[in-house]
Amino acid sequence: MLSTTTLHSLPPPPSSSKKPLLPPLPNPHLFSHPSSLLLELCSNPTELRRLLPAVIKHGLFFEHVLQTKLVSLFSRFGALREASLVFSDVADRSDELHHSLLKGHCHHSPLPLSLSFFLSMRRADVRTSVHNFTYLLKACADASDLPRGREIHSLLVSSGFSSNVFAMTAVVNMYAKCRRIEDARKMFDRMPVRDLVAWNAVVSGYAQNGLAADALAMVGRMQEDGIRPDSITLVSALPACADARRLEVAKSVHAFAVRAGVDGLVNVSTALVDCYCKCGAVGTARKVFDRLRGKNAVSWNSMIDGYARSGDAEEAMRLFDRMSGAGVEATEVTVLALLSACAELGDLEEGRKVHRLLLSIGLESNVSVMNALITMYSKCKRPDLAAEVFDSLQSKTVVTWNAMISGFSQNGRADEALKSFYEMRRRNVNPDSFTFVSVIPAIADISVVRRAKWIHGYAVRSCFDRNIFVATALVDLYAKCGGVGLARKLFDSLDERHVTTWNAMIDGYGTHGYAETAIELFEEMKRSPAEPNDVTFLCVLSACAHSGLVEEGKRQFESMRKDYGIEPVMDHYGTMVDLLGRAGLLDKAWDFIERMPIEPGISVYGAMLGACRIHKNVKLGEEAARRLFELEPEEGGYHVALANIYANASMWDDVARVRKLMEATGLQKTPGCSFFELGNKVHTFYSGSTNHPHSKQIYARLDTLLDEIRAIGYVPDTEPIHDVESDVKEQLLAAHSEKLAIAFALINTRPGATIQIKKNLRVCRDCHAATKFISRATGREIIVRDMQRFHHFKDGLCSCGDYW
DNA sequence: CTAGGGTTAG
Repeated sequence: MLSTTTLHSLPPPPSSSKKPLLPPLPNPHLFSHPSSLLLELCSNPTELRRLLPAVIKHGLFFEHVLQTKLVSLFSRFGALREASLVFSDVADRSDELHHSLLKGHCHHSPLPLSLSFFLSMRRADVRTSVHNFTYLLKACADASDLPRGREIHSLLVSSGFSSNVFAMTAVVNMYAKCRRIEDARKMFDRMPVRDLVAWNAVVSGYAQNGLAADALAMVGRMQEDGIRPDSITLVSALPACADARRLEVAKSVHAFAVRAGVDGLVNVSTALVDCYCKCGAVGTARKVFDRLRGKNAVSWNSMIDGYARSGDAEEAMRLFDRMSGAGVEATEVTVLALLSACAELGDLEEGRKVHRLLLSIGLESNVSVMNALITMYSKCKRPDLAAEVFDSLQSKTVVTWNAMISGFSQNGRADEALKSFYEMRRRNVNPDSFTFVSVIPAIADISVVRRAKWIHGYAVRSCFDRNIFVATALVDLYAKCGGVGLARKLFDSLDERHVTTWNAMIDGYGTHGYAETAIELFEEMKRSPAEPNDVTFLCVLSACAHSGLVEEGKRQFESMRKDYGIEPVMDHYGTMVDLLGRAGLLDKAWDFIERMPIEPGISVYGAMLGACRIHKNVKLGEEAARRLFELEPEEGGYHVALANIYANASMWDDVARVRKLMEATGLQKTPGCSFFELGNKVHTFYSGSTNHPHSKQIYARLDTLLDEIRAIGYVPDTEPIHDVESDVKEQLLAAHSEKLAIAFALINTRPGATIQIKKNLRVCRDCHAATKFISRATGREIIVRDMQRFHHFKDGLCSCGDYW
């Protein structure tokens, strides 16, 4: 009372303001009426707070109906602090008052608070209503809190509500939301009566737990039970159709919706749009979308995302413009869809536009969006920009770290991927299965066995080693680190194998030159539940190419389309050209290129150029190089390869011409370098470099080593070098990075130990010959992984049979 | 206090 008087004596507000600061005190009549009309008219907690003094002034605060109304209204607005304050001021609290506050807590307070209030109610002997349970169960479902959900469930049973259809539907829903669909189903089966809503709960439960087939089966069962699906049934079932890519089912749901007259509802149509998109029928989705009146943000997002996923990023962007034009505001889902479109296309320009857009609508602290932004920049081959975003984020989740690690991995920045991984652990962020899948390829890229074993052990300790994605990455890792036998052991130990698992193992054998084993495994795969895909055939073909199995390769290429209906793409053609070309069938390879049904790309001409270099064919080499210069003008490697072809043919003028061209256009040859892991450190050797701290000893060991192998027949292969004296040629060859790495490895490992080297380019002919002699002279097994494959040198021979 | 089921993302 005092406070309102004070407020009335305040100076009047500025004349521009038409509204008085507070309305005059209302007629007490409006409060005393049981409906408490004036309170009901409030639309926010502030208005309600302003009325409080009036309620008190008119002495109505202790009116029971009013108290309950206040608690319920403060609760509705989420102002639980005020609701609780009013509640605690009430002397004689009715059951209704308790129920009202419990409802408020269930909708707005953290679950533990709601539950403890409920328990206090029971201690105060408040009569428990079945509604209390439905509210509490909903709160457990929303929080995905299984332990508390179970607790409520058991209280519900002991309170005698276990046959109540409302309560039991809420129980079913709670278990489904807590990802315990089997328990949900058990409870559903026990219900004595199941109405439409109960059926809908179990349908959506299956759908949301990824059990699409069960969800759809339940829609059938409810109809057999005489319950007709409603729009909510359809909206729950459609995501299941989408999940299972069941286009035919989607169409029948659509027809049902039309017959039931619910196809005009925005949520039904939107679910149809999404479902058609996911089933690959983007055109049909668009028709539904265009007919839809009153599109909301979800409708637009579904359609935009549909285009983004089908690879039509341009249409996704166009549609987004129309969405803005229609006055519908972009949401985080819009931005996520647009970012994934840009990532898919590698379209940096559009990606930057979306970046600006998301800043303009204030999504810069939305973690999901920022993670997608990191992925977008990574996919656009800009890990630097991704890292900029990453560094600017104050709050990072494990997904953020994964996105960054994966971004580095996929852009060949293995060192940074590993560094991020270490940093993540330093900050006590727990890795998940995605983290392992992101970091393992980086380790495979560096090819260091010690770290391979370390990450494997780490995965075992974190219990992710049986995760099929992690396990597949580990199989690939061991194969790439030279341990194809270890890879097979791991492969055999798995009880689940995806297509990719088989592919990794087949490819492992292929790159190690064990084509026959690769084919055998492929045959075994055909007998397994796994279906070979386009990548499987790529691995099989490349295994054939590495081992010179020309006829087998041709046969597999035919079988791919004939028996499996897989249309070859560019890389398959490239591998076929590689297969024919390496085998010296250059004319056949060229013929193959000319008969290709699609325009030949980089991988095709690249394979051709490589084959021409091996088999010294100037004419076709020039032709392939010419096409490559057009297709990828900024790549220097093709010029180097062409120069090598000319050098092999002693066409020195042409060598000089290509070199001049390279200088003029600023193209550079990638410097050759080799890696050797010693202890925890990876040592890098560049050709001719003396930068290594132990350079002197390395060159000294190399000198004696060359003497040793010359004594058993090594002759330096100086053919490709021409413009220097012959002793200088030999020096240049001797300082090739691979030889430096081997010399260093010989010094630093115990006699008889296997040496493993990784090289960034292909092994050169002279190094290949020299390494064979070194393996014999020193009695060492030497494993070299180059860009293309593995070479196992032992007793003067190489596993590639000099075919590479 | 008058209940329980529903559409887009990674």
